[in-house]
Amino acid sequence: MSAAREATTTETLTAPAEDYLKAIYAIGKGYGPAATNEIAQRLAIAPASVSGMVRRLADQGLLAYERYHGVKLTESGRRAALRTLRRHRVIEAYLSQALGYPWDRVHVEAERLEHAASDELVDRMAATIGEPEVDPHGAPIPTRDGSVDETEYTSLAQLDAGASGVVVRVSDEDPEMLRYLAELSILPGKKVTVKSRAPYDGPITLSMGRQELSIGPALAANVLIAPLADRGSRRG
Amino acid sequence: MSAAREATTTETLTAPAEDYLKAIYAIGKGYGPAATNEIAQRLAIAPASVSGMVRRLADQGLLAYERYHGVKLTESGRRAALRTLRRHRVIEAYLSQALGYPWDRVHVEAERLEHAASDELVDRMAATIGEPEVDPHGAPIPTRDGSVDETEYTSLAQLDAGASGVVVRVSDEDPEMLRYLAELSILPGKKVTVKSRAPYDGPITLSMGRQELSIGPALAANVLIAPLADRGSRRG
DNA sequence: GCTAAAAGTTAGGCCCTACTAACTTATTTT
DNA sequence: AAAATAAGTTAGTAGGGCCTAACTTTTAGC
Repeated sequence: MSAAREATTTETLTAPAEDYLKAIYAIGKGYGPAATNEIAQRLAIAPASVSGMVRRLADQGLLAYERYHGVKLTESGRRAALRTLRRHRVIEAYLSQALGYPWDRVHVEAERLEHAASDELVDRMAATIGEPEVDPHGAPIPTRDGSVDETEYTSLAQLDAGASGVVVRVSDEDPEMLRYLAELSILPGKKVTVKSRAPYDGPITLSMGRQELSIGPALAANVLIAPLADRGSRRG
Repeated sequence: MSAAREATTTETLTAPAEDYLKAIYAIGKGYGPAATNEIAQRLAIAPASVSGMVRRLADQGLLAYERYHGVKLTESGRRAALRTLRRHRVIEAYLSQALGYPWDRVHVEAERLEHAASDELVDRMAATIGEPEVDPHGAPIPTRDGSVDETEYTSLAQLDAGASGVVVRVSDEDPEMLRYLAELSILPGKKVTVKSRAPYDGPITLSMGRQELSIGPALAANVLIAPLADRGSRRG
């Protein structure tokens, strides 16, 4: 008896549990497996701590877990992760649009609020700012019923010289990076063209409108692009 | 050595700790002592649990605690309580004014958000709705620097027949009661006159504008009044 | 295929916050 | 003032969530 019971709909998750699910979702892009070490690193905790928590989450039917072989979200775990992700991103969008919250700090604030805000509040926030489809960094907002745009975009670091595209998303966790990107005006919606790429991880030169600038590959890797099919293409 | 150290400014309180401080503040009206049993009842936990927590809070310099003789807030505990109270009430006001959140549910939502929202967010909320001085139930909002209006008002249950006053505040925790008060239109700002009081805890008949209604003493006790000096007076 | 390194796990602590049961102190009643 | 009651405390337990240290399993290199 006592196979892992399926999580009941009203099962309330703790804040750390929600964080684990989010991390696992992010690592596996919704479906793939996540390694213990990766989860630990993402949550900045010791790998040993992950083992215990992962077991508890598996007992709740949120994870499929095989000792020594990482975890995957179950359907119910995926739903829970998307619920948290929706909260997070709606809150980010709301803070930014309704309260003028600076875009490099919405992430941290949302990180705490996502565990406290009710679905009703989140829905009201979303309604108030016109049901946004992406958060301030361009990340897609899951819908109430748990579907998300799972398009995978190319990073700026992977574009060949000559290629053009529109910035769709930037990574949201590093405030300093966000301030720098804003300074350079590399923001979701902006059109960029790769002018040249220096070899050996050298700088990437971009043109944006009449402006020309060059950035390092580490930064470029954090900028996702929807390619415009004019010349350049993706690169392995 | 090791007398209770004063709480450092940046000491981060857990959510339960903030709840204890709020409860103790409410019981002692900021300064008075609070009994273990009262704290326990207010937080809906066992009295035995309070002893342990109260000791920890005292160790942090937030409470003055003498075994078997209840607790009082220290100055630093009072500041912490007021900080949480400010968050709570600003959030309530914001939810109500900016998001059209129903007034019988703002309390519950704020109860969770108050532990997660940053000071910056709370200040932005307050600024956005014009620095309100009271929450939707009429409770005064502490200022950033920790001062509050501590006026004590008379409850409607204590007014004699003939007395008039303005509703300044209603108790905020019982959603059903709030819905009923709204239905009767007994809301902060409304003028009321006590027409008559039936003896033996009987109903109290009020007139409000051209409307006349009668309520029980339990409800009346939850409505605070700023008396208008025309005829009636307070009553023991 | 064996060994070394990497990845993951259990064991044993610790803190927080709650619980029940049993005991102590304070207060009230007679 | 003694006895009864109320209020408050300690003792022992539990679960969540984290840690370090030590051990096991898997993987990768030779």
